[in-house]
Amino acid sequence: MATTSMKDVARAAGVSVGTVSNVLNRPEAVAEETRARVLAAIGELGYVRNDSARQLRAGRSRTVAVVVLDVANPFFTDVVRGAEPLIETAGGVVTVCDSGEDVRRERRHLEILEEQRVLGLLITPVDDSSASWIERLSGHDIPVVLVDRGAGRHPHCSVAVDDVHGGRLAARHLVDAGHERIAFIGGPGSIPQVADRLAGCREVCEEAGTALDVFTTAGLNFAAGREAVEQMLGRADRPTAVFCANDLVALGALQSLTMHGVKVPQECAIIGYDDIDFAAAAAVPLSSVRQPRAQLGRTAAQLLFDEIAEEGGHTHRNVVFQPELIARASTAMDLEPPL
Amino acid sequence: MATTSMKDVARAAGVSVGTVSNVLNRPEAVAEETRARVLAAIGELGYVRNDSARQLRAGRSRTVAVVVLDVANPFFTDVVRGAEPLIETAGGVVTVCDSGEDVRRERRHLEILEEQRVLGLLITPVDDSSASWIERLSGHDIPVVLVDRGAGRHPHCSVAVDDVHGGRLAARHLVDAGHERIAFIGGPGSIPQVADRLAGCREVCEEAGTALDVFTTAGLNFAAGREAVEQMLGRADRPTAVFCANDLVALGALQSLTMHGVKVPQECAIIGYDDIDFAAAAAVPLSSVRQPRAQLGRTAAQLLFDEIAEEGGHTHRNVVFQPELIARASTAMDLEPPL
DNA sequence: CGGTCTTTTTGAATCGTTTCATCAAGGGAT
DNA sequence: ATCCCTTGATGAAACGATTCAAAAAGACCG
Repeated sequence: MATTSMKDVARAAGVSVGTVSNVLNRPEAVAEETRARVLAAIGELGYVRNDSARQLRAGRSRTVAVVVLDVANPFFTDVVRGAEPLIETAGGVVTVCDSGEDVRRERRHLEILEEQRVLGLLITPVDDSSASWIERLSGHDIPVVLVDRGAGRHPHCSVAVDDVHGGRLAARHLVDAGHERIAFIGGPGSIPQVADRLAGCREVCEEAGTALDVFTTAGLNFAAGREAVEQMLGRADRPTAVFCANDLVALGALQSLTMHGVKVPQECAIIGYDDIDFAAAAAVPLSSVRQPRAQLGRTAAQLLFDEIAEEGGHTHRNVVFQPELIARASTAMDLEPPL
Repeated sequence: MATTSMKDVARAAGVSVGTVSNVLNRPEAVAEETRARVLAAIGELGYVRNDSARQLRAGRSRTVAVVVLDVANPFFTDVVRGAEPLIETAGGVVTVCDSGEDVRRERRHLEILEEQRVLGLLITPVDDSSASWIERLSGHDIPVVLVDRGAGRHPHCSVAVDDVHGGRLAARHLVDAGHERIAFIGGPGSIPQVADRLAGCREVCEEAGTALDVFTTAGLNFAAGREAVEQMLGRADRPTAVFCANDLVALGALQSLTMHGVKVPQECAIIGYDDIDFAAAAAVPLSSVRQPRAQLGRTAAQLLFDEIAEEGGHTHRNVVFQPELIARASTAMDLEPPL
């Protein structure tokens, strides 16, 4: 009784296993009456297809894996939500893997996914050290699309947002508001998104002659933002505005500032990145640099299936979206800083 | 070149496939020198185990599936985070499935998971209509642990929080603060958590003679909270306090109230449920009923592996945690309502 | 009734591992 | 030299589905 297989169904229905298989996969090829009999037997026995066997035969699974930096970050769940519909209508199954910004966890996932012979991979790599591993997968005929990250000279499709430009937007916004000392909070610097956003920010600051203090964090979450602010508040020459590498960090920073009685935006302005839904609902509605989250996911899935369909002669495409500045209360300058 | 199999490795190393298998699974049983030769061949050829074949042979996969109501809800990501370490140290692989509070999606996931012969299932069912499906899985030897939901008379292990009591805590808190008309926002009512929280709330209100308006929503998210408030604000006899079925709804409600110029908590108090990290960082720090999120996950995983280990004579356990009231500014009554 | 098509069904081969009963090769001990 | 043990390696039999050439069964025509 352990598990009933096709053989059992075949016996019960008085047909061969080949016929049972046909009923399941090409029902039009089997006679009405036989089909009914087989289906009845299936119901009777509570038969359930064994996916491992199917996959073994097929050589590929129908799973599309999405490897993200942090599932708890709404940015990524929105990206996944964007990708899901397309994958599912194509008959695929989505599995989400969380690397937690940890290269070792990421690698473990990649190993497993390769063993599973996944249909395709959407990944936001932790940093450049993953490149060779990813290369390996695509070398083994598993199409890979980089998400939220340009392909650079890597041979993959990619969807990304121009993060350098995003960094510029944020910095320009703060500089225009008259801030003369800005803090950047985010890290680790090995994460390309962080590096790019900082680069754009730095570019604008240098051009405008604005001082820039960089607080490097160990991760991109709530706690990181809080800790960085603790550190910042100890400083003598305190910045009057903070640009955080993402909204989670910004929300943590905001919370910490508020707790220490620092008024936002009057005494310290904050701007985040991603524009997740929580940004608008924060203690002080958070200014942010918006990324087209769902569209990133949707496009990534699209590119993946294009690559799968085109088989041989496929030319990789690299789609880049432009971010958009969303100004809210956390950087509102109509309220003059108290002096 | 398509895929290199054990056979290829065996040939390259001049041994039999059985030996290659042993190198991978019981390395101590193969001679030093042979092992080295095989490993070299594996590296040479870039051989990767085929998980489908392994599973087919083993009859089970090593995947533990977690089916949640909403991956974008930090409550659930925290539960998953709590469960992961234990599963992974046990050699398992975690896959998260999002039912999106939709019975059809949930069922699709269950079908696929059954075909995949997953090792076990942690699930927060959408509603009671899933019972028979879940029964089916455990009838097919797939252990199931219900999460955030008592097993009732169902034959499963479960970890849950006493939601009726949680509802009481929230309502009592509001009643004690002197509110005489309370709104409950949440839905659909078919979700057991919603029903329980409302039941507890109703119990307290009736006892205290407090009026209770129920606003039933279609889901438990941001938008639901916003819409319910729109509706509520149109009412003549407007409640002075709102109990939301979870924090996402509460944050939506808070945002909408603020947008309409209603002061929280002076003109309308709000309390949520779950105490996700964002609650404390909200526009007005949100009072909430805290659930031990990570512990729910950890315990669920524990129960699952207990059940797997105990094989035959296993008696199901039903663990119930008590929720805890966390009072913050959104229900602070030291500020008298303006009149 | 034989012959030609078409529609259904069959059965065996195959996918890549794991497992296990055998077999081979040494190494003592007698 | 013989026999018994231990240690390693082998090869074939599963696991459960899919696929495809070939057989069987009808249908139709002359």
